[in-house]
Amino acid sequence: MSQITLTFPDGNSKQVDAGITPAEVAQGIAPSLAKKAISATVNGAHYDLQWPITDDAAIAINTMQDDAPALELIRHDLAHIMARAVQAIWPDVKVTIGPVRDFGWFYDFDREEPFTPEDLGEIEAKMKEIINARDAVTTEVWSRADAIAHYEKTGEPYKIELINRIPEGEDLRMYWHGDWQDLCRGPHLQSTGQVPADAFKLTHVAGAYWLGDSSRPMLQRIYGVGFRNRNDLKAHMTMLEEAAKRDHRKLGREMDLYHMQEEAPGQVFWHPNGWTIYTELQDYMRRKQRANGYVEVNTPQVVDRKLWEASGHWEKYQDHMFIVEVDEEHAREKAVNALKPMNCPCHVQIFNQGLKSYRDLPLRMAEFGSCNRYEPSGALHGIMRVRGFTQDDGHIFCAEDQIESETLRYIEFLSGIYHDLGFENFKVKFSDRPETRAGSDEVWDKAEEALLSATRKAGIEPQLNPGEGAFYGPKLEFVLTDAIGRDWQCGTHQVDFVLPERLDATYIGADGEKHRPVMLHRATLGSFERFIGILIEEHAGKLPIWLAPRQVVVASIVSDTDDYCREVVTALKAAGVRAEADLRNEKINYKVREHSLAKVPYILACGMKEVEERTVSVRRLGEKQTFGSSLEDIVARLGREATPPDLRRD
RNA sequence: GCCGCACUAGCUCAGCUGGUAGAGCAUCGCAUUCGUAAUGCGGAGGUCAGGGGUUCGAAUCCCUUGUGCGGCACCA
Repeated sequence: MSQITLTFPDGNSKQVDAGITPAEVAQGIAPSLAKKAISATVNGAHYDLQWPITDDAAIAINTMQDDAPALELIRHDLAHIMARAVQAIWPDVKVTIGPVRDFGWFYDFDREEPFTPEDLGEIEAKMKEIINARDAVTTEVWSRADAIAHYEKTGEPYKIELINRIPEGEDLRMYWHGDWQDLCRGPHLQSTGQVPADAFKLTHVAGAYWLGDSSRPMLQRIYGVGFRNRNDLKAHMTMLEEAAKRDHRKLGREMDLYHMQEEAPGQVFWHPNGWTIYTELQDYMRRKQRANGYVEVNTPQVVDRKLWEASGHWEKYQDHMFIVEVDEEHAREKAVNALKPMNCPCHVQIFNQGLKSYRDLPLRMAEFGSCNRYEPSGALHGIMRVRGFTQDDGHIFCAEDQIESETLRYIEFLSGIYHDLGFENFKVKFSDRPETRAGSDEVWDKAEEALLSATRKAGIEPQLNPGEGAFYGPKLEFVLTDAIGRDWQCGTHQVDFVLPERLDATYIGADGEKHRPVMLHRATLGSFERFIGILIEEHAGKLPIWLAPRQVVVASIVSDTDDYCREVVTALKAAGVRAEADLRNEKINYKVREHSLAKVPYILACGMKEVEERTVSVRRLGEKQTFGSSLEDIVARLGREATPPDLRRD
């Protein structure tokens, strides 16, 4: 038998027979290690202890002390154990796939009856039984024919479909957890007994399409979370509870920002408090855009279908548009219009007015464009995914050789804004050409290269989102995360070669000939609705003072201070601060509690002492300690703090 | 749109196997003038999401519509 060389993490190496398994390697080092071992890392790949090693390799034996492999294996084995438990209780249930995900795993089943919360309890109990039985986990490579024959016999059509999708020539691996078997690429633990029996929980059931395809059957997906020990599980549950407190839907009600109601699903009724945030953000964006060389425009809400047909949206998105038909009795002719779902076709109309020169490019056109999209009912989510929204939209009309510099300029613009708004960490995803697309490969090459190069020049290495670009060009997505870790695309920057063509936009080049401009679609906040939702969750409602709808409450302690409180409010307002007096006949404790819960950044309490000294007692949100300040100082200080970041002088 | 679950006072929630609706907070009134997260007492407030059915009787059981929630699919 041939020999191979294994190199260990400490740098030592050893000659062994080819085909040795990590389990045997561990046994050779120490029987105690072999017992504790859960898997191996072989040349950087995660290896099952039972897989043979055939060539020279760097090897490390993993134990439960190694975070990443331990969690992956625990969750993966839990997925199998759960599927085994389900089939033990309901033998007719068909199994499909069950990958590791986030803090746990899920497994999709095909079963007539829905799983109930009680079922989850029963499954959990069965899983604990399986874990406590400490069954060995074993594996073998099977032939395709044997695997298909096996699943035909046991009646698992989904598994057969999976096998048929695995590329010819790739090994099919079968795993046994005791007497239950599943097709799986592994790796797995040595025994079900290595899974902590008290550190997992089945969290919820949900529908999911087979293979993620909405034309295929809807399966039942059970989600679970799993950890190395009970404390980690508890910490995770606590984290979820904390996150729920940051939910913008809960805070939106508590802070009286907005409401929604049945008659206008997916549309926001902004209350004075919420609208203050909105307009403050909009004013800020308007100043930033103006300073960055944009011209602002405004375009119609209701536009004839002819324009949408020309732009191509009618064909592709008609079902997602609000259609408005005007009756003949009220109009000269029957007209079919749509509420605009986006602003770009209208912006091209403005571009097309008059003859444009290459000297006009790049032309940066911005609009706070109100759009309506008939989003599928199941997609609606608070104010983050709505049917009526306003984008901080913009289109840059430029020449092809300006794409890169305009992209870089935009990324820097966006980064500055995200920084001002408290988002230091955001993901940048780069979506390249999809399978069905418009334009030549040569043009796509150039556009993708320009976006990537600009992103890297901005010091960002984007995550690749293969094939997810729009049909008309590649895009960059700027992604923020909500309270419970769900990603939301906010900013976007897309190259478009198609729309200028379809709507016949041209400019006269230096050569005196007509040329097609390229359009860059870009939005920084995305929509005000979604961005405000994210902002609330990011700050847990404690917005930066310049965005806080109610910035200061001046609270009287006794009614003899009322006049003084009014004077303080007047002084603050004159300094540009949103201040109000709370002169109600309530105890200061009551007022502090109420305004703290309402997330007001500053409470200024005034008793007779403050009146006599012309001071205030300052309490900042989230701090127990108060401090005294002269009236003059606090007005100057709060006036400064409440200034939007782009207007600050210090 | 699809699967599942939910909908009771402005808010948060009780209401067992069907017997005719309840609490706390908020609101309103009265008293209280008080030093940094809830002062006391009293009053008012509900077609139990809408519609239909079963039943002597429905918040409770069934059907249906709507909205919301958790996923999936979608996101120009």
